[in-house]
Amino acid sequence: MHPRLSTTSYALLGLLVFDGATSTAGLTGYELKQRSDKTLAFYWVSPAMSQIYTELSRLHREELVAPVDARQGRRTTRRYRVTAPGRQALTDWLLLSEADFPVLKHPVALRLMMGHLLPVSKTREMLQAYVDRLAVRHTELQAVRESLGDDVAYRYPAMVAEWGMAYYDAEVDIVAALVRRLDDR
Amino acid sequence: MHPRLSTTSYALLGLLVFDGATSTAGLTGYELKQRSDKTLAFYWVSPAMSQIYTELSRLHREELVAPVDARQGRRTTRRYRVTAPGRQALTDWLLLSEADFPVLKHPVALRLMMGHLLPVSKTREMLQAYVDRLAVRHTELQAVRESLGDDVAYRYPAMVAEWGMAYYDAEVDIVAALVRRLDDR
DNA sequence: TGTAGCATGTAAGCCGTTACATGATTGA
DNA sequence: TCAATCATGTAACGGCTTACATGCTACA
Repeated sequence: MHPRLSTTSYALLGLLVFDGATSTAGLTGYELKQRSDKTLAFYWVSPAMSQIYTELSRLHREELVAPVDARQGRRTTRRYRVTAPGRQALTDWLLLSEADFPVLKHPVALRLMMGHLLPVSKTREMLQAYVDRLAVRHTELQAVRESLGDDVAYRYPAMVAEWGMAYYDAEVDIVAALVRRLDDR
Repeated sequence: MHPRLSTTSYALLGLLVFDGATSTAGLTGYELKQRSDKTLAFYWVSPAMSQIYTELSRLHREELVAPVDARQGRRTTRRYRVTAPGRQALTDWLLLSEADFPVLKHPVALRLMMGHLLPVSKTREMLQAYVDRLAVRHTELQAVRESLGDDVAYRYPAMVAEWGMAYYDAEVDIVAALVRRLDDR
């Protein structure tokens, strides 16, 4: 069988499956990067362009995706579609392996842990800046959610987007409470 | 100045600073791993043992920590303490650099996105398993929180632990709502 | 006496990033 | 015509993991 792929590889494969459902001619590496910026970035990682191309080459080598080259004027673009074995490999992965517990890399929490090294004002500023960025992210995610509409085809991505928004809301509440605690003493 | 360290390096330095506050003779790599399993694991990453030793060597090379070798019977252990420059380097990092936005690697959300490839029952099981693991984590974190007590020296780590618990609570609520949505239709 | 835990490291290798390199197309 | 965006890759390297290697100590 396939030499086990990285989770990021499966994630990209997943994005390509969605594209197949909408029956276009596939995605270029560039387009795949744009999709992952709008989806994977919120609950996984959005790989660098160079990584996207590397993964696409690997998936092609494993015959899980098929490239279609097209000439558009003077330029040649390469669009990838998921193959039947690719779709199967993804389904097998979902079915036969367990989801790991999430890993959170939270520099704000990490720095808060060392709050005793700084004046309280600096810590408060950091938390406030984080709340501001959460608001920005929330807006971005809301735009993604709205772009998905109520189409059943995007039922699951819509759920994930709403999960993300609810998470951002919860973070804002929690951090607001922390700021209040920082102040009263 | 110091060639910029990784965030993980600063995180470990931070743990050693706490140890300094309680005026022991420092920590061994092994002990540092235990501490990071109980703290960093919840909002950063708990590095592998081998990585701990590598970071400790680096921090020593940069003279941000100082080792003290001790003979305990036939065995020689090496305990590390933060140096004054080490403490300063950590403070400078906190003061002079911005906290990045958190990165969440959430395999459950990732897999949920691809829910259309699986029977709903499988997705429900995955979410339920996640809720169960959240409860376990919550219990672990609660134990950590209680071990910190109300000592002002641990005020900030206590806040971080409570943040973590509140986050787990929020996740449970959100996922429970998702499961209900999965069911009614 | 044997096993779990304490303790310290090296080697190989994966995953991913940044930097570099190149060029076409669109639209102001 | 110039800048932004589309488009595709390679090279160097950092950070981290797993596997390997070694040995002491406490205690059941």
